[in-house]
Amino acid sequence: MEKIKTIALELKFNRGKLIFQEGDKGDGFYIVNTGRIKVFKLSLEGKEQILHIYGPGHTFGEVPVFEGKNFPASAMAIEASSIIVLPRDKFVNLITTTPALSMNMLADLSKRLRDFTIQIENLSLKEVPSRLAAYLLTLSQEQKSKSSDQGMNQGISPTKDRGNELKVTLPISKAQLANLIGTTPETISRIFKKMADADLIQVKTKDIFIKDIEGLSELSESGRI
Amino acid sequence: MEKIKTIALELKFNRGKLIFQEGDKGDGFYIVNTGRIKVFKLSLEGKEQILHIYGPGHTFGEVPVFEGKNFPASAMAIEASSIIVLPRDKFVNLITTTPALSMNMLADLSKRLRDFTIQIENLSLKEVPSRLAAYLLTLSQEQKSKSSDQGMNQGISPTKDRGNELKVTLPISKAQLANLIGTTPETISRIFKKMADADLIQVKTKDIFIKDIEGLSELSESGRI
DNA sequence: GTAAAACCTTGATCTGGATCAAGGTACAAA
DNA sequence: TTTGTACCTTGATCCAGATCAAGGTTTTAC
Repeated sequence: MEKIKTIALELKFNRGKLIFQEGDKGDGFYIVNTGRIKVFKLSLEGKEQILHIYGPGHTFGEVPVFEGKNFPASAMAIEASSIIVLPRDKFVNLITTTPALSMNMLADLSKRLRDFTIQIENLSLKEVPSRLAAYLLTLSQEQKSKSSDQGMNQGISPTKDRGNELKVTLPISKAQLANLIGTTPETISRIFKKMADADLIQVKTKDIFIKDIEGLSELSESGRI
Repeated sequence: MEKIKTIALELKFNRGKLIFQEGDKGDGFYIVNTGRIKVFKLSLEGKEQILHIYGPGHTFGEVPVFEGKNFPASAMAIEASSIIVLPRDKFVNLITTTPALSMNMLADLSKRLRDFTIQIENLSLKEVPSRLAAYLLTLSQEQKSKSSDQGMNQGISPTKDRGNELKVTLPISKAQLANLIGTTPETISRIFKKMADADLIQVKTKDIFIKDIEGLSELSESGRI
């Protein structure tokens, strides 16, 4: 990391600004410093599928660096963000002279392959209610693990309330959530309602109170609601 | 490759034999020597989604090696196959002492990420006719590039016939093709028929004659049939 | 604090493709 | 050749979720 900082470049992007676009030449390797970005694909009709949402510490845009081709997807800031960019040649140089770094990189790409594997499974083998349940569970895991190194709950850490109720806060709009799990806002809305009717959750704008984590977990694996 | 052979192990699998299963501990790194294998996920109800089909020269099963976790999917021989296995520790050793190899590995994983990106785009932004058209086009590319280093056409090389007609041969059953593009055999059958009615192709068992590569390409990008 | 803009919900309708069911084809083994 | 087995096609029906439409809520910006 220290080495990285000496050759890096910081860029700022406002909410909604494109960082790069599918087809652009891959000019380097990106790290989220602050803010949040989405990596996504657009269809000709304008439908969007989000591939990743990344926050501070995550890297992205490395595929073209190793492969020598163009970006396979686009990236956009979904809130005001500061992004660190390492120019391609400097980064390749760093990697080849630091074996530990290349092992880290291999592990990182492998993790991403695993995540894609799960995303493909979700899209093709599971129905929307299961995907949504799985997303809520993942989110509660993520927010739990972050609650230690992050001071107050600015709505980002899950907090255990009355008994074993668990609060998670959606980090993105419901419309974006729809694009992430491969459905529409209308369907998200309807399924949240069904989940609430089944006493699995309670929705209050961006805060979701998980009332039955067991039931949600069942739903994510197989069930119909 | 020479180095690899001294530490490798050859295994034989008959058609239909499992090579490893989702959740198994990743014990090493696999290379297809001869034959053909599929990497896939199964839902609880038994529905299958194929993630990759690999032939001679392809590697697979490396994700858990770098990540230290279990296989995210299963692998099965779809014809009698010979597979080379490198035990995990020996492979890691080889990688760390051979910088060029790790760069190759990074490029390989990156390519796979790109492929998954396309697969996710197909599953979520395109309809079945487009996916099928795209598959036929990919196949014709693959078979074209192989026709040079492969003698006679055993039904694996595309051959230009009368005018600009192009023949491709399905390397897998139509049922497997359905699992690969995320649909059912019935739907494959119906769409092949529609494509034939539209004079895009002509189907004769496993041989597909592409009669209108332009039209097929249009269909793969946007169209309705 | 208020207005405009973005986002969300709910209802009605539509449709791509899954599922179910019943023959038909083709290849492999004896 | 025959016959068994795996694979494929075609038709009828069904359904999850998309789309269209209209109103409601929340956030942002001045």
